[in-house]
This record gives sequence, C-alpha cells and structure tokens, in this order.
Amino acid sequence: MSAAVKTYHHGDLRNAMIVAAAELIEESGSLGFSMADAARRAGVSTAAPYRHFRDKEALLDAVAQLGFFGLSESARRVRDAEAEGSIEAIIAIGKNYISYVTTKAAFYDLMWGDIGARAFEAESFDRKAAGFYVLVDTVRAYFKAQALSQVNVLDLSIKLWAMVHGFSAIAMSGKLPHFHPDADVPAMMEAATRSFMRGVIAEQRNSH
Amino acid sequence: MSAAVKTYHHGDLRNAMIVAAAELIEESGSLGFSMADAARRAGVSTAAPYRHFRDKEALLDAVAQLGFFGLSESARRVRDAEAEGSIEAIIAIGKNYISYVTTKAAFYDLMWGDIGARAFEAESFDRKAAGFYVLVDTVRAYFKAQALSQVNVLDLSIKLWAMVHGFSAIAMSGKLPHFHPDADVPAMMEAATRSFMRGVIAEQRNSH
DNA sequence: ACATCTATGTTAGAGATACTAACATTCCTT
DNA sequence: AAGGAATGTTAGTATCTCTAACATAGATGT
Repeated sequence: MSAAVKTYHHGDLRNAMIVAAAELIEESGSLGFSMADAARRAGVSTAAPYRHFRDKEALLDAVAQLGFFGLSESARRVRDAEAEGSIEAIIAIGKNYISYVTTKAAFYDLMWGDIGARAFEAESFDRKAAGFYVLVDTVRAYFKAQALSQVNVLDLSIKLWAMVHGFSAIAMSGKLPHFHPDADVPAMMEAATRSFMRGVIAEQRNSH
Repeated sequence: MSAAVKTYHHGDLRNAMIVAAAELIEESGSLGFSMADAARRAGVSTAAPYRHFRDKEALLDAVAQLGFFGLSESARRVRDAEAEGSIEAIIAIGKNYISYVTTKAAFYDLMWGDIGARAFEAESFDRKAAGFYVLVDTVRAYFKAQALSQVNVLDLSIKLWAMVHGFSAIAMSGKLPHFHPDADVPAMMEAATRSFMRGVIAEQRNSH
C-alpha cells in the first residue's frame, strides 16, 4: 500500500500508533501525551486505536516494550564489538546504557515509572529482560577469563546493573550539573566499575 | 480555625493541596492524578487551586519538592545515629535511601521523572539538594578518619549516590524478582558499597 | 465466484478534566 | 471604617478518554 493512497483500513495501525506515540513522547515528554494526538498523527480517527489497545496505558506499555527491545539490541551490538571476556565488554554495555537512556530520556519514564513496572508483569518478559542476560553472559565470560569460577555471576550482574542504572538516571535527570558542573558521567561510571571490580576480585582472592 | 467549621476561605489551601495530592498519588500513582480530585479532597471547588498553582505541573512540582525534603531529613537522622567517620554511616544513608524510595514509590516518578527534572531548575535548589550534601559530609568524615586526604570526595559521593540510586530504582521497579527471586536489595547494596570502597582504597594506596 | 464472518475503520456522544473569566467574600492595611 | 488585595465560587470552553452503533473491507469456506 502506497503511503499516498488513503484506504478505509489503515493496514498496520497498531505499529503506526506505537511509532506515532514514540515520536510524540520524544518531542514533548510522556506527561502530556494524548491518545488523540497519536491517532491524528497516524491519520485515523480518535476512536480507531481502541481496536488495538485496550486503553492509553496499553499503548504506553507497548512503547515501553519497544524501549526495552532497543536497549537490549544495542547492548548486544556494542558488547560484540569488544574482546570476549574483557572488562571493556562490560564497560561498553554500561556506556551504551547511559547513552541510550540519556538520548531517549522521554522513554525513561515509561520504562522505569508507573508504566514500566507493569510492562514487566506481562507475558513478554523474555524479550524485555533480554538486555540483562546480555550483561550476565558478559560478566560470566569475564570471570571465566579471570579463572575466578566461584563468583556469583547473577549477584554481581545485578550490582553492575544497579551502578550503571544509577549513573544513567542521575545523568538523565539533569541534576548532576548542579553538583558537579564538569562531570563526565560515562567516565565516572567506568572508573566506578573498575574500582568495584577491583574490590570484588580482592575479596575473592582473600577468601582462600 | 477548627476543622469542622466551613469558611469561605480555606485558610491554608496551598499546603492542603500538596497533602491531598501526595495522598492521592500514594493511593493511585501519579499517572491518573487529577487536579480536580485533589481539590475535592481538600474540600474546595475545582478552580480554587489555580490561585495557588499555575497549573497541574506546578502542584506536582511542589509534591516532588516535599519528597526531596523528606529524603534529606531522614538521611540526616539515620546518619547521625551512626558513629562519625564510620563506613556504617555511609551505608545507613544508602539503606535509608532505598527504604524511602521503595516505600514512597509513587513519589519516585515525580522526583525522578519529567517533573523531577524541572523541580531542580527552580530557585529552591538548596533545600532539594540538601540530601546529597549530607552524603558528601559523611564521605568526607570517613576519609578523614581513614587518613586518606587526597581522595576527591565530591567525585566519590556522586559514585556512591549513583550506586544507591540504582539499587533503589531497581528495587522499586519491581523487576528484580524476575531475575533473582530472593534478592535482598539493601544487603546487596551494602556488599557492593563495601567492595567499591575497598577497590577505591586499594587504588589510593597503590598510587604512592 | 459468492456469501458470510470477522477485523478494523468511522461518527456521535457521555462523562471527566484542565484551565479561564467573571463575580463574591473575606482579610488586611491604612 | 473604607477600599484594595487575596482567595474563594460558578459557569463555561476546549479537549480528552473511552463506548456504542454503524460502515467497509479482507478473509474464509463452499
């Protein structure tokens, strides 16, 4: 179907609504987002979207899912560009996380606010959680390369995730310049990650 | 003015609106919050609040400020209950942060989402940022006690803040049980903080 | 091919909301 | 005590979410 031809049936309204919503949210934030706006942008009546989404929240949920999908895809990509088992691979995932969250700040609310919490209850958990398992695999590869098999990889991955997430949230919130005008968040995250890993490895070696 | 007497003028509508909004948000989240609901709860017409708040966002902003104020007050309290210069004081601030964010989850959106970012632009920055400086002071006391004067306290405080914030955000989001059913977030934060500090101190000692 | 069923649009409309304008009452200053 | 400033009220506009009833087009079975 050509874009110029106007048919009674849109053809792919579900996806068109998700795209329109994502665009609108990127332009004006998630707070003032309206279903009607997105419908207009998709070129349909304001009632049409309700054939595809139970309510406004369901659409926002779908947008949040898209956010998680994009995050895990990009994580995989940047990780694969680094040497397997290197700490650089872990740091690359973290830097990508910061970059993703800060450049798509409007999605952050959806992914981590009220909507985001519900987004993880749904059946499509696997796709949304994929990014975390990219990190887990990368951490596992690192400790394998370090010949430290007794480390709890899951536990450590969550800690690394928390650190990176914290830097991302702080960077995105815009609060940091008030405290530290010249702060380079990715560099701080990298330094903190290296300090943390150094401490973890020291603890491991000491426990023998 | 007794609570039972109904006067034409409310007397303290500005604060009553903030309280009503905070209650409603705690009950039903910030997404579906309406100015009209809060006005009804405060016992005034739906137009009255506009004498005190330019728009809905201004009210939510005020609620977010209240959240920051409560956080910094409780941080000071728990810090003062620990020995000065101890790492326990730092960890106590972190545990309080996690507890505060997770028990007042509805405020999180306001403090860290779209609204929260704007809340820091305002003139009342000092009050909202007070919590961070409680942490900075505590970190400074710790390194003084450790006789490590060359540490960048501000830099380190931001890193600790990021870590704790990350654990809080993850705990609050409800996503963690999907990955690690038995996760004890405060304990993980404490362990991560100790690992991190160990790494930092090792780096300091090595640099001589 | 053809009829029919189902999916997916449309218009109309109810109910609620954000916010404004015009008016009313009370407080506060002089 | 008078009058202006502050802070309420009612009424109203524009908009939004979501539903109901109806229209059209694709898909399916014979």
